[in-house]
Amino acid sequence: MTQKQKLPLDRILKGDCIELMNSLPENSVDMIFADPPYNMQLSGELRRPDDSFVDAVTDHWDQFDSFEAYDTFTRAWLAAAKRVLKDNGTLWVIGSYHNIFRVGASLQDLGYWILNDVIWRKTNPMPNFRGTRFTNAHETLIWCSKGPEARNLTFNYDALKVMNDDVQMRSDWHLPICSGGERLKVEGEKAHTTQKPESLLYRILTAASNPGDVILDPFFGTGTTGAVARKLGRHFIGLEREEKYISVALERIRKVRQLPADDLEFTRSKRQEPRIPFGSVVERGLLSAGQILFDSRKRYKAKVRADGSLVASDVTGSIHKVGAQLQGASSCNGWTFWHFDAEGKSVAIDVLRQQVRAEMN
Amino acid sequence: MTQKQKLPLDRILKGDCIELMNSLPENSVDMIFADPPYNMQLSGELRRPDDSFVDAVTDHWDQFDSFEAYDTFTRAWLAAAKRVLKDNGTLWVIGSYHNIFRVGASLQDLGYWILNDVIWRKTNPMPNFRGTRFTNAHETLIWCSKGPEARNLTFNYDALKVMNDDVQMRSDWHLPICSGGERLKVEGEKAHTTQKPESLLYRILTAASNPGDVILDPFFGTGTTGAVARKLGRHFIGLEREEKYISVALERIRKVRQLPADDLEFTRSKRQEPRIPFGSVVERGLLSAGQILFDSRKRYKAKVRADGSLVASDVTGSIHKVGAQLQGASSCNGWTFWHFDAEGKSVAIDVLRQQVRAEMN
DNA sequence: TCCGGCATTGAATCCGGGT
DNA sequence: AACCCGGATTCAATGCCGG
Repeated sequence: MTQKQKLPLDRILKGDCIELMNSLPENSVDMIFADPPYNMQLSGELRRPDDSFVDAVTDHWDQFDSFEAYDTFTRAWLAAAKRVLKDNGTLWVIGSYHNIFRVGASLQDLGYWILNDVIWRKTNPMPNFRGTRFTNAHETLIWCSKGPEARNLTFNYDALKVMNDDVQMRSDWHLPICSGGERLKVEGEKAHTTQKPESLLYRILTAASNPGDVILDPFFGTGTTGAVARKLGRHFIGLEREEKYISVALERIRKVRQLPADDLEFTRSKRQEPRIPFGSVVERGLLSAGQILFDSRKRYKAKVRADGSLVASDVTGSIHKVGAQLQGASSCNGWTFWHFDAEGKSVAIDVLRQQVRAEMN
Repeated sequence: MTQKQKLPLDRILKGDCIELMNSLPENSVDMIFADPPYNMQLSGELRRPDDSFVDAVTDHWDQFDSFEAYDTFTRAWLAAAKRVLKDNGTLWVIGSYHNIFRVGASLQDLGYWILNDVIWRKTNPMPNFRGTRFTNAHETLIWCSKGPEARNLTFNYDALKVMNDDVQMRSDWHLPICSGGERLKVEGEKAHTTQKPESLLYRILTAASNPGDVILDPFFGTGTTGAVARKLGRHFIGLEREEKYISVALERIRKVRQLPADDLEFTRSKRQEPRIPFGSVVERGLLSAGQILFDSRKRYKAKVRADGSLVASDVTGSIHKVGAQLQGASSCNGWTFWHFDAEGKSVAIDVLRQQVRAEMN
């Protein structure tokens, strides 16, 4: 039984998220999305980690107490989340100015490493009715890894670039709030006060997870994370205390159909493709020893040797190293730098690599 | 000698900002803008895809040994800032994800009250050259008062609305970075690695200060705050440790001309306009006692009394209170709720208030 | 004088696998 | 753990130069 099979995949667990996370195996989930309580000032109430109420705030000490209580709660769930997250996994947290600064500082204190803060710009925020502030038109997300040394994080850079008209995706996202038919209702009332739009989760899961990955949401609510995960062919684990949210979420997710596998395919990065040594191009006879290569502007040239190294005037080495040295650059991608003559046309040797890759499939 | 006259207006003080702030009189400045070190933690060098070198911020003043050291520094200057700030003054801090969460949490711990977080969306940010993150395309500003009880804060709501094509100004601002002719140079090199654009300060000062106000900047650098303050007819006090920045700032500000007073007149927020009691409308004869007022749909009516109160069936009180009680609402803006008959047409009494205001100028 | 092309630059926590 | 090395990776604005 693999680690993944031990997980309660695609289920909602009822209870306290800290206890539930501690009951899951460590280093087991690929990504966490968390939409924790935003804090007291708005709701007028704050619960301690043991679920007791903090008394009304009437003086400075009480106020300090309540921030402290919120911090204690925050650090507890962040620590539990770090334990269940894989070493190459990432965590997303969303919040507003009421709580996000405390969450961010706690993250850093616990050793998490911030990768980006992302701004969700609302296309249709609620105006400031009294004209005393700027329209509160955004919320903040923090995206982080388990530490500065974490490697092999999932970030589908090229998929997002394509989504964004072939320009690198920025840290500010312009998306509508959850309303209309998407907004879940129970007897005419909204089922959850802070339901997030599916478009937001769609972008997060596309960016930072792959099909088949396990996504944990410790504040599951009415299950936006689960619905989008299912649609995108990811597994989810939802943690939620309130039965009323769980029942709505179950019903909601039941209706979701996973997109056809074909449609789940996305633009992969070159980094993920198998490495082809230049030597194998020579080995297979796609280029022969003695052949002359040159750069696109024909300023430099070099000769191919039998072992797949190049020789230029006074330099010898790999296609990359020779390219770099000739240009006086610190590095060089030899595959795109060097060209050969094919029926009068200058062609980058990268096409030969693609040929080898094609033969390997 | 007034408190304001005791201040070193329109000057730059050289030295440690905490000591200097402690030497200023308490409750004396109207607004503070702070651009503290971000405590960026860089490792190694970064090159663009074209192999050119990225000249990053490696200044000694941005280096701290630990988060704890940074927090200690942050709390110290925030506490000193709170002392010199007037009780109705506000503080702005700018930062990136490296430091802003720590700053925000410290602010809250010290009793500051966050009014908004504002996102500066850069039109032309530096891209992520390695394709490993989202473009870091924004910075975060926190705007806060000295506490939740602070009153009479300066917020020029209508000026910003006009600036924003008559739509309420949002919490996300789209502005270019400082470049081109605006970027200060010394012998061809940038004078300061983190010079902020004047447009950013322009908007901040327009929003949260008035002509004649005193603006303190404890991390003055090359003086963007001072230059914009002077242009907009505000006073500045700059604190700066490094002589090399001070000399550049002095020269820069010397060249700035204040805008003509006429151009400084902006649409003043209604909130700040002199309050007009309904009684003065009666007093001036714009309405006379005994006159009948009604709401736009003529469901309710009330009679004006000599003292400016209204009488309805069984309610007596201000135009606001009577309007609210008749509707069974908790509040009501009497100025727009109540109408009178002017030559057969129904007109809101607010036009009378505007008439009074016009006469007062 | 204008236009097109090329170079420069900006608060950056910017790779991964193998030896 | 430190080093080595293959090879993947950029957007908007400004300014300079040549035609």
